Amino acid sequence: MEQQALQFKALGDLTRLRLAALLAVNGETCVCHLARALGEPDYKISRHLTVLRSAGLVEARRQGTWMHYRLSSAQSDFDQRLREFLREALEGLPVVREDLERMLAKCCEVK
Amino acid sequence: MEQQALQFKALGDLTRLRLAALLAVNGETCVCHLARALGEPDYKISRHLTVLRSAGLVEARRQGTWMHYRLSSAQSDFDQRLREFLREALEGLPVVREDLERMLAKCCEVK
DNA sequence: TGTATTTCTGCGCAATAACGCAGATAATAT
DNA sequence: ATATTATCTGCGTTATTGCGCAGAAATACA
Repeated sequence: MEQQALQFKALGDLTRLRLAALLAVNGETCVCHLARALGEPDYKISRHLTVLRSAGLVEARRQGTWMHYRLSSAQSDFDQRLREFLREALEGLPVVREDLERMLAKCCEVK
Repeated sequence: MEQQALQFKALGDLTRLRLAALLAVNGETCVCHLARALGEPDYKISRHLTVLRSAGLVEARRQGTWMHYRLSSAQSDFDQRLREFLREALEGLPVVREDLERMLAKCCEVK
């Protein structure tokens, strides 16, 4: 049960909860998009993603210079339920919708 | 969304998660039974229950010298889903079953 | 090689959290 | 009033956490 407490703890920070929500709703996303969505510096996002990864909630894939993060696949009944809960309970929250909008806007922006 | 992060944070501690699980599965329970179930001193249980209460997860009712705690009623869609998740995802965990057994055993013990 | 981009990390600081002990508070009964 | 049981709280200590800054890795490409 220590593992489950760790996962709750990892989600018990606003920045990390927003990140988890974005990944749950949007699927695999790279660090720079997450950073722009939240309006936070990349090193902060990176650190928080490390915490989520240590808790077994997300996993990463490198593609060139980019790191793409996604919710990791469920390893247990608890994991499965948690992922469903994250998607269903968080996608309607205003903050999440705003983060998502900000991310998509930046995505289609000409540099 | 700060509120939701607070709730995750409150559950992100093994002692508090065990308490929440007991309350989710067993319903209203007094502090001394919770303390015996977890094998922890009452002041520790009391402090952790205060944290759960600040996060809006539990509420208390006094009956004589006893304080009975229970999961508080859901105030939002998020709350509703969280309570379902707690009950369904935690009741099968070995630690929770052991805590529950220890609590029931003590309950029927002659002093 | 050198340069640009993305992502990560070492460090120090400030704030927070968990703990145990001892004592306080609340309700009940004698 | 005193005693008893249940619960909570103030305090000091130690451990953990989150942050920003600066710079380090890793990758791509001229």
